[in-house]
Amino acid sequence: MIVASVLIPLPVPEAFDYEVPEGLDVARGDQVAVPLGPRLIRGIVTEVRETTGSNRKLKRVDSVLDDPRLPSRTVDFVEWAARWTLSPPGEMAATALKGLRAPRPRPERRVRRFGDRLPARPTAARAGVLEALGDRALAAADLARAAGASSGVVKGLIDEGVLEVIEITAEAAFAAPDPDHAPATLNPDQAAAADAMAEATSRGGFAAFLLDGVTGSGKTEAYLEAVARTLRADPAAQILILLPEIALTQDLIARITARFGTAPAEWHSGIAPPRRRVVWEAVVAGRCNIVVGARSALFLPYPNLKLIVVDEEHDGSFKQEDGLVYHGRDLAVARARIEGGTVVLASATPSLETLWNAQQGRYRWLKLAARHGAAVLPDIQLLDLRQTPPDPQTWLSQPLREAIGETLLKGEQTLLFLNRRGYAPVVLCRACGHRLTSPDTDSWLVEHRYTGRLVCHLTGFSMARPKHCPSCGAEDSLVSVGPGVERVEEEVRQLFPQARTAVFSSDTVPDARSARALIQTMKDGGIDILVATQAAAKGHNFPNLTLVGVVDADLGLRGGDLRAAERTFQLLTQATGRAGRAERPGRALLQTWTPEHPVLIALAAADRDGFVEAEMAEREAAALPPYGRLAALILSGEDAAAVERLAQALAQNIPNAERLEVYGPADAPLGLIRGRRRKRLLVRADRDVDIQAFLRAWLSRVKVPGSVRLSVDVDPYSFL
DNA sequence: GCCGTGGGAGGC
DNA sequence: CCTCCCACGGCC
Repeated sequence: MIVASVLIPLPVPEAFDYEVPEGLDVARGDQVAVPLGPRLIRGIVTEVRETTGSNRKLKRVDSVLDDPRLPSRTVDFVEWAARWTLSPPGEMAATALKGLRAPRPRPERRVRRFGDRLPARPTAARAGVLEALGDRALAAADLARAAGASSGVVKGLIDEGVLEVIEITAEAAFAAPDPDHAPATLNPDQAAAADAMAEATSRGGFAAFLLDGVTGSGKTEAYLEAVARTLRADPAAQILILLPEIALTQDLIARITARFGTAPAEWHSGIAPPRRRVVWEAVVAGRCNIVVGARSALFLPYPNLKLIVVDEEHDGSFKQEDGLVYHGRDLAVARARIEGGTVVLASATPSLETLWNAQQGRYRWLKLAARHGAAVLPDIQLLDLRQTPPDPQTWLSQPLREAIGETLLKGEQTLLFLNRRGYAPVVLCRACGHRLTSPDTDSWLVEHRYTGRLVCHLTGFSMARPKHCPSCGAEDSLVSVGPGVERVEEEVRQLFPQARTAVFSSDTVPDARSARALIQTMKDGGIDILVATQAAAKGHNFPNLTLVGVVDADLGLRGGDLRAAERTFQLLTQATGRAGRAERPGRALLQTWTPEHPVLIALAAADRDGFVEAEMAEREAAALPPYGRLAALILSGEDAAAVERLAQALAQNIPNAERLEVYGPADAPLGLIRGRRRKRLLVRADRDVDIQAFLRAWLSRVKVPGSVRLSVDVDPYSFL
């Protein structure tokens, strides 16, 4: 009997076995319809084997679906990713099929000349239409517009058989990129880096690189050159470029289009489903060479993936927290290993994990030291707020205000950086001291003046600002405490009423299109002072920006989570790196109450090595990543007693393990979200401990009731 | 994800 | 004593 193992898009821990009926041709990667209970369901075949029988009565595979077979290595990757993250493999497999669900887009209709037929009644309008068309094929509406005629004229020509309607299928839309279209001139560092990367892709086999260079050192040109050489050596090669945020994709797509003469495929949550289907089918058929996307693009079924670039690899957005929990950068390295391909991690401020791998020699370390063009790193100064505190209820100190004024006078731009959305992070009652919180959630309500509402950033709950304190009933007693970007902008407008100001945060810039528009306005000089959250800290080049003010450089250093110092260093380096990228030198002013903090001292000295050395020593002393590994179990549920029981059961059933400790259970830092009680257990292990095997053994010892959700986070980033 | 089952509570 | 509802676990 022939048996097929089939992954099913359900939270079950393993593939299900089915008998393959006589005469049905089934192979690994095939998409099949299989019976599950009373219905038929789509599955992916992982294995086909000959057996003498089974101790279980197997159902039979219904049919092989008329959808493309997944490449075997894509199935390898899905299975590996499921084991690594302790996720149900069928759910991982389902992410590799996203894009197949949608209907195919309707083919685009265009008109063109039908042979050399001429109109029976040649009017001026008709002649104009034929003239405008030439021998091209255009959409009827575009043609009418181009000819300045009404669409009726075009229709008349179609009816008469002078023009014919043809259908352009979307499959034709992926033109082959031309590696020689518009090569960039590289400096010696870039050329050496491109050589090393291209040599690895053409030799084949797994290779990993850290492409390490300050903002503006030309990382993108270097890796695009490696892409070009990879394509020259193998025109069928596929290349994936991962970005942390979809707001960054347009810029890169424009550069790739300019470099290779054709646009790459784009893949992220903002792409309409019919388009996704087109991209998915082009990728699996090998008709699409370059994909630019967010982390989910890792799960596309590439048959010939030669190179993966993870740009801004340090960025926390690569970690997916909801649904399947995985880190896009780590999975990119794994995918490259499985594909026998090359992975390039690019950053101006690499993560400590990646730096450690480079120091150990696991990744080859490509350094781009020389800065492209005349730009220089900004001059960074700490402003000690103990010496020059801002006035009460204001947030900009005298030296920062003066610097903004000077920058305005010179006709140059300022970026004020504060990683806090809204107007004020806390609202409290002057009469009774009550702080307004979100219902059933341990989170302060944030005041937003633009919308006039109090908003919970965790659950999305919002309410109008009440007139009476909800706790003591006092009238008009609520005060806004602390600054958000809206409040800083208000202060800036009072100080510089003539300046053009704008706020860049996820509230004012809700989607990629408005982000592009605001960034373009900034680039064009239409904004003098931009007040921004971290949304603007990444990857944009503002040529006339010469001053970056960090309103609260201490913000990320509080709260004691593992990566707080690292994140602050990265964020501030990225933010200050915005200043002075073109000919004009920039400067950065950081307001702080703790100018003696090692992170800020290293930052002011632009001393990345000093920071890394200090932080690595701390991590090593505590045996924390990258010197050890972490995993978190988060239990949550509305039934607090059930959550507590499961937490106790877990605590009492910890398997014996060497060089591994379990901490907790403790209330998670946000112990209550939307009425769900949350508990956390944290596992720390030495690097060589198989933490996944430990977790599997542990979880098999307890029964998780349906009322409690248990989520496993291997290598956690957020400690909320 | 969906469906069947089984236990508990409440109705007659 | 019966029925309805919801929670849980199996589905190959």
